[in-house]
Amino acid sequence: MLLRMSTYFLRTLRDDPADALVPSDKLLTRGGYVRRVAPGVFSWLPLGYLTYRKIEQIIREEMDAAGFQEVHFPALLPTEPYEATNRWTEYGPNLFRLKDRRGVDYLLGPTHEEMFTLMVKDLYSSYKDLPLIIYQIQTKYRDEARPRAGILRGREFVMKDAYSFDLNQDGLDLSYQKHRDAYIKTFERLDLNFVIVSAMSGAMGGSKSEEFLAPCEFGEDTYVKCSKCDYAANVEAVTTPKPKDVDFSKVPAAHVEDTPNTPTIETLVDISNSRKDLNRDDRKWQASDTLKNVVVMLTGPDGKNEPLVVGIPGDREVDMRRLEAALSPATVRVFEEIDFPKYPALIKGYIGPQVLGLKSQSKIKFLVDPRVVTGTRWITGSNIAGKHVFDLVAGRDFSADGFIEAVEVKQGDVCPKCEGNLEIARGIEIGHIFQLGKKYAQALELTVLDENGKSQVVTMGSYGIGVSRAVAAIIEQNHDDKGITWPESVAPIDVHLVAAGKEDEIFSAAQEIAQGLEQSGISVMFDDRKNVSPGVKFNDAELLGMPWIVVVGKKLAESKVEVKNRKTGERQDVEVSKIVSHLKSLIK
RNA sequence: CGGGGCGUAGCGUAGUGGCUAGCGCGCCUGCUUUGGGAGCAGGAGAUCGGGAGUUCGAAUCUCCCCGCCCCGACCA
Repeated sequence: MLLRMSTYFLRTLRDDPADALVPSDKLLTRGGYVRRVAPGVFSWLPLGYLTYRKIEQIIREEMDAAGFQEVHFPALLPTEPYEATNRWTEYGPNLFRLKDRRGVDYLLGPTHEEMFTLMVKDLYSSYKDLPLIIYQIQTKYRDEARPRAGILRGREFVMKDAYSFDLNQDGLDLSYQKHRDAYIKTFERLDLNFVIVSAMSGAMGGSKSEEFLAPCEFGEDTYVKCSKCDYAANVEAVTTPKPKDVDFSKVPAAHVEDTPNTPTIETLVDISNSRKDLNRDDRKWQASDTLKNVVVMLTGPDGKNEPLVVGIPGDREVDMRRLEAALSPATVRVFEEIDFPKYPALIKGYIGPQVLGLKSQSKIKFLVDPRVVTGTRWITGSNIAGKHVFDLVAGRDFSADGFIEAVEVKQGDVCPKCEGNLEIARGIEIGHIFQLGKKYAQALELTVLDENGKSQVVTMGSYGIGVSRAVAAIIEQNHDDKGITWPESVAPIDVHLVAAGKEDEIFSAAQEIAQGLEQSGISVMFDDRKNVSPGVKFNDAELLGMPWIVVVGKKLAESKVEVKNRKTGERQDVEVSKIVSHLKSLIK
């Protein structure tokens, strides 16, 4: 392929667009790869589309190599399948909905579990047909509340989604593993740094789920990594190791005390340590000795509201994402002022565990952080305004309805697998693999006859790669202050050839080199613009980011051209007669 | 949906009540220039996001609407 910049439909921008924040968005726009047309909706320009297709093709090749079969579903879908799985309702405002001329509802597919399931149901009915893995590369639509970061999070985006169909869990495990292996190969070929983290299966249901995250400060997912072992997990899926029960035989009986002017945990701890009668004999009170009882309102899938109190150590905050993930499919909202009168047991600011729990009179569900084990000793609300209770012991003075992971994960927290400490980092979700189980097959009655002639519900997995997102993720990991630095494996073009100078000899020599490269299968972006100064051409070459920049200029007098590695900046002069074979050896 | 910021030419911006809305990049014409975003001269391009109001006078003040960006909520 030989592209000529003099006629290529491309315009680079000197300045960063004012609205762009993340490097990939800035560089894709400045480099003339994409244009934003609406919030979270983008057009690909020729160079951008070339890049996009290159990446899509790598993904496709790896899927095909793994033995998966490509299909293609429409993006415009009828509602019935989504009503059958209740997602027409569950998806809420995130679903793009539209009506046809007769007023019949349609939707733009946010994901295609239903369609794949129905397709298999249509064609297959025997266990002998399984296992089956099919995939597509399709545009998805999600009406995100807040699209951001350019094509990293769009409302229209391209996803490779695959689905596996097996007779039983063993088969599913195998299909899952096949995807895991294929994804590792794919992301390695895309030259992406990535980590595989445990994830919550969330609303998708099912048992096992892992995410492939590309570490990046602008990533939306927060994950932890153990400093000692191989444990890695999305923060939503981090489990807190439960400490051993504590001996409480020497803890005095619980006592209620006046604690005026203690609006914060800090002031409460201060008073507890400054008043001699409240001191503990072994050490000072700390924020982590207070039990903070946070109320939230849950809305179940059936639409019913129900309060929930979560008891957590006072030195921690509730992480709403983790809480919601733990409670899924129920949704969580903050407990508001107007909710309190309906639950007189809850005294704002002084909620204590004594009145909580499904077995208590209030019947308000009470879950605690795993650190609140039997024998732990707390300062907490007394359910009377202005008073707190001291030396309240878990298992002696109160008991919860269970444990919940609701607290924010902190740098240095203990690893659940070993004794190491957790490190926190951010990443871009570039892939996600799920064991769905039977949720969709059951809802849509996808069954096959087993060898005994008995009807069995098929078990499924679903597996996604963000194709358009991968383009941006690669740039996030491969750029410098001058522009993109494409890895060779994904670069849209191999060589950026600059004719630097005005002399005809330079242009004709460059022209010859361009054709020579093209003939040996090396793709070229040839900057053949006349009346454009060399500085502009060099800057454009660096902005666009092709792995090799070849400059035909003043060294042509010595029959030499300059070859520059975009990423490392290394330069080398090469004889004109050898340039094609030289690049051939570099690029192979 | 809550909080914050912003909307002036293709892009980046100046302009806080007063004359014809200014500048840089880009674009067009001509001449010069060609190894790190060239110079000179001439030119095109803006209903100042929209509407209503206040005022002798509004890009500028007020109200409503629309849109964008950021944080949070939300996110198979």
